[in-house]
Amino acid sequence: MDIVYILKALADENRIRILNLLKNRELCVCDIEAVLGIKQSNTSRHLNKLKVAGIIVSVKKSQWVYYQLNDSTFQKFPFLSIIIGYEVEKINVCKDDLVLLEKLKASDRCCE
Amino acid sequence: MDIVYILKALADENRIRILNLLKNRELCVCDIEAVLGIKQSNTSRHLNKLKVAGIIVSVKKSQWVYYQLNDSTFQKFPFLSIIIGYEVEKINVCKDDLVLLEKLKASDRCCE
DNA sequence: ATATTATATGAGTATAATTGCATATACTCA
DNA sequence: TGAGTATATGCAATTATACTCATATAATAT
Repeated sequence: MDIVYILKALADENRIRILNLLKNRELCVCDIEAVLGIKQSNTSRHLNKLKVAGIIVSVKKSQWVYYQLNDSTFQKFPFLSIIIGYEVEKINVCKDDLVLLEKLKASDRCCE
Repeated sequence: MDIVYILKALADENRIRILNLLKNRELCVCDIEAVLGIKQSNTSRHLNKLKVAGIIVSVKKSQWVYYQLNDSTFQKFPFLSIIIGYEVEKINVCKDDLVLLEKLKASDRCCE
């Protein structure tokens, strides 16, 4: 059951927060690490779990690895769009994360 | 995050199979146990996890406890209906389970 | 070349989830 | 009342997950 792996990947607060951040843009590991306030290695492992489940994909650009939502999986499983496009908007932490991400990106402190 | 508890409850093959069986009817523990081929105590615990997450409710009728989907939770989280009403139809085990359940119910071997 | 930055991963630990067995509780029926 | 059935739960074993620290790898910049 593919869907069980997808659900397992979704069933974690940090990973929901990550998918919320990736909703409309691609981000590198250090962006996500900074917003969530978790360790780099932990961030990398969460991203890997989402990637193995097929929910996100990664592209390496010079020293950074950019992660983004995997469109084809979102098309194959419409419930994903409902969770990431609608449910997360109800969650306070996720709203705060988006504000924090804007600040971070504006400040140019991360990546560059 | 309520949604994480719901997703954790969904992220298990046996529990997806259970929700598939409950889609259009209420069932008692022994019905589910028989179709899934798992132990009674295990069945009871899976049902409890779904119940604690608010996905199903239970009603006691004489010696049986009947479980059914919790309509209000399905209304609150529309993605649940997509998973249980549409995604499970693609899963072979789930299709087989429905056939098995019909046979079981026709044979009157389970419960009374 | 060397130092720096970004990312991934091995190893160890802590915590949580799943399962089975045995047993407790509750209800039914003779 | 006593036997049988349905369900829940305490306990123990096993397995899976999440997390941290330290280190490896790869790219960049000086």
